[in-house]
Amino acid sequence: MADKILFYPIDVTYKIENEKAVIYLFGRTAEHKQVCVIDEDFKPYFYVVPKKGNEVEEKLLKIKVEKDNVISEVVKTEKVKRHFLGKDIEAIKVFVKLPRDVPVIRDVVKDWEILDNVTEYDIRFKKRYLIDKGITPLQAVEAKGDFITKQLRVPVLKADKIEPKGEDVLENPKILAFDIETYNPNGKSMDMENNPILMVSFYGQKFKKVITWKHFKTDLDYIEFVKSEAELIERFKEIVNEQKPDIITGYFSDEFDLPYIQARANKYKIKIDIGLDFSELNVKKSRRITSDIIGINHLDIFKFIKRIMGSSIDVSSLSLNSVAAELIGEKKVEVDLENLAHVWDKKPEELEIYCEYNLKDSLLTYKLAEKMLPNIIEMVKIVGMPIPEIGRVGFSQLVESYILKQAPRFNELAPELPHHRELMKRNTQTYQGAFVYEPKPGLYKDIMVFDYRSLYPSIISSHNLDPGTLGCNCCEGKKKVPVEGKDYWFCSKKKGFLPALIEDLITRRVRIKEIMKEKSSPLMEARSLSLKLLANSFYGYLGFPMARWYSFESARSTAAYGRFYIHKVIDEAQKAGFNVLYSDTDSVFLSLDGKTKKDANHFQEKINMELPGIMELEYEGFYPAGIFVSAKMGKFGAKKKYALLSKEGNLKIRGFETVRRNWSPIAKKVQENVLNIVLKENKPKKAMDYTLKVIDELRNNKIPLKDVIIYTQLQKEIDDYDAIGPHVAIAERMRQKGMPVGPGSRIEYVITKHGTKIRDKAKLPSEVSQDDYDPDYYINNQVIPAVEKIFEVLGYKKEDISEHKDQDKLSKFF
DNA sequence: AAAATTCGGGG
DNA sequence: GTGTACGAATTTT
Repeated sequence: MADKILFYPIDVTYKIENEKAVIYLFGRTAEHKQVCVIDEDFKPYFYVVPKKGNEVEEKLLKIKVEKDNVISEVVKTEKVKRHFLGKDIEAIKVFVKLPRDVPVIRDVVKDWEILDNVTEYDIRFKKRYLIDKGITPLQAVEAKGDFITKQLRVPVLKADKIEPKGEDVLENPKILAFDIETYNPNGKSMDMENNPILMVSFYGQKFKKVITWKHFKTDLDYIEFVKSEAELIERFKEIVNEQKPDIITGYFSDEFDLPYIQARANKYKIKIDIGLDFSELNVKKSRRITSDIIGINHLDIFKFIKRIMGSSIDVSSLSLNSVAAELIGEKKVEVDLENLAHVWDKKPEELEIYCEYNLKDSLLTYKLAEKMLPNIIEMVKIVGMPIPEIGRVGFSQLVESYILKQAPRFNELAPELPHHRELMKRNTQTYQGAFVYEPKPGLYKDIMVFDYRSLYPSIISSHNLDPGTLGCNCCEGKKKVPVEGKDYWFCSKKKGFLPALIEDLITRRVRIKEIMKEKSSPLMEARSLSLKLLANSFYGYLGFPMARWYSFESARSTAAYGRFYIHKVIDEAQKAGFNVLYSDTDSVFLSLDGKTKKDANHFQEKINMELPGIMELEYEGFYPAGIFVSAKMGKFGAKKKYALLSKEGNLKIRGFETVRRNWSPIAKKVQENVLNIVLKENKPKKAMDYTLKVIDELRNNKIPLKDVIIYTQLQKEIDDYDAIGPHVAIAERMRQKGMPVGPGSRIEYVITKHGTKIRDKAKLPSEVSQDDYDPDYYINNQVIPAVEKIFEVLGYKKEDISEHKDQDKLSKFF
């Protein structure tokens, strides 16, 4: 008797069993029980496109490659009709036995003269399965088959039939947040090899716990004591196994918590075998680290927020503290973390507060994941990527995943990923980008801002820009793209594949916006945001060298049309008598100059009447005052650097860099204080006085040495550096002195008066005394750069800060 | 201007 | 592993 279940897949993987590729779909049933559905009937394949008139199937079937006693061969071929970059073609599906045979066979045929193209050999097997079966992670799937016995942590159904079932999404996935605290006497620099994990916390819907291995008196019942770090790690595993989360989440856990746990477990030869198939936590180190668990979605909520939400939330830093404050209105427990190592060693009776801190971090992480869940789910639904990937990949890959998912619906064949040669070629291709109107530096009143709604997506859609519509025969000589010196045209008869997809995104979003006018919800907001982000990423995708559907001409033409349309607004605004202050890509800043808001709105309406298709110029806002600042060296206005004062009295500041950690504490401190005085108290003079006071103290070497120490982290072996920066020179000196230095070491140095190059002026803090540091360097290269942009906004010049040593001369500026 | 390097998040 | 992947800012040359 076969069983039938409805379930929601969470994680997909495959294994080779008995010389067969077996797909594993881990998920929850409609009854919220964990399950794994396996499918043994999916065959790997790729496509070849024969040149016209060539019969290639027989030849393909003869291929046999033997390597290391493994034989790869073609199992089956199948003629199919497909679209490919605007053409109707006949392709051949080439089936092989195992996924690993695909690249082997592809290697054999890649240079065959009788083929026009070989493609889709580079789509990962998991992805191939999801695309072909029409399965979207988290969305309902019906499977028929029999439950069988298998060595897994969950029941297994071997499917005979498997198909998506409606738009339904997994309700209430079980989220478990966790966080570790580590022994860390050296502040920011971390040493997984030598410093143990001191505590780990969990937070779930009805679950909270902190585990630590040093005993102290406490009444907090969620604290659990174990005897050693090794036991703590064992408990970590047990708890994950008991809790059975669908999603395990942490803040930067991809690159910190999970790799740390793994590194410490290695020390004790403990296997983190928490996968639902008993496989180990998989920490992969490439440029960025990823940590995955089979059957459980590991969600690094920091990465998701940074990538996907980054542009739509307004925080100065993406630390857990500020993000949580902004999104859920809660902050971390306030505690001196620098002191944890000391307390751990010397005053364990004071550890309780650190446990509370540890738990709160998990709680905040949990709440963030919960809050972001609609956004995460919507993105998963649209692009068809599983949760862990969503936050890790760039927008280009989100776009590509979406395109690949949609391809079967349009019967489109995917182009191959570019290889080395092609990639090099693409990397050299450049074209003129967006238009930026350089502002005249200064203070302005009554500013109206307009911008094009989704300028690039609407251009791609309205002008049908696509690699497959480029240079068609039917439209030759008709409508040309405004690219100087080039003869580009795109088909105006047949809708391109990518424009069709963009249009889909746009119309879906318009529909949602309509519904939202009646009644909004976090889900609607999330859906709308995902659709918008994706549509907005298409332009970047077209010009992204790694893209399958890369199209230099389409990207270039998009930018060209963009310039055309923004120039139209600028020109007409000037003709109508407005003063155009600034413009960047898709927005225009006008000062009213005696005209009224009504005039401006009228102007906007006139523009909109003349625009084609779905293009629209929108009203962004009105600002009573605003300042555009000058570029670094002065005479021209800087691009993308301005500050606006909103009607509500908030400052909207764009383009001012925030101070990074390799600045001296004094520079950070001054910038922070100046920002506070200026933004919160609105007292420029006070800020200036304060800055001048600090500069004066610097000049007289009165600022304590600890405030002029600069910290930089060494990224690689000292000898591997080509460019010797100050920190490299210092690292070298430390090595000569017999101090331990290597990648990851925190290098501290002070810039002194002696020497010419910065690297010669750098000295170890222990080698210098109060009078040695170089006031000029700290004034001109640290403090002034940290605040000059801010003061420029307020109407000061750099010279106002640096050249007037006594404060009397400054009074004239007020 | 181009090439090299670092930071961010995490303690 | 169905050859893979950060992105922006900053400093040095």
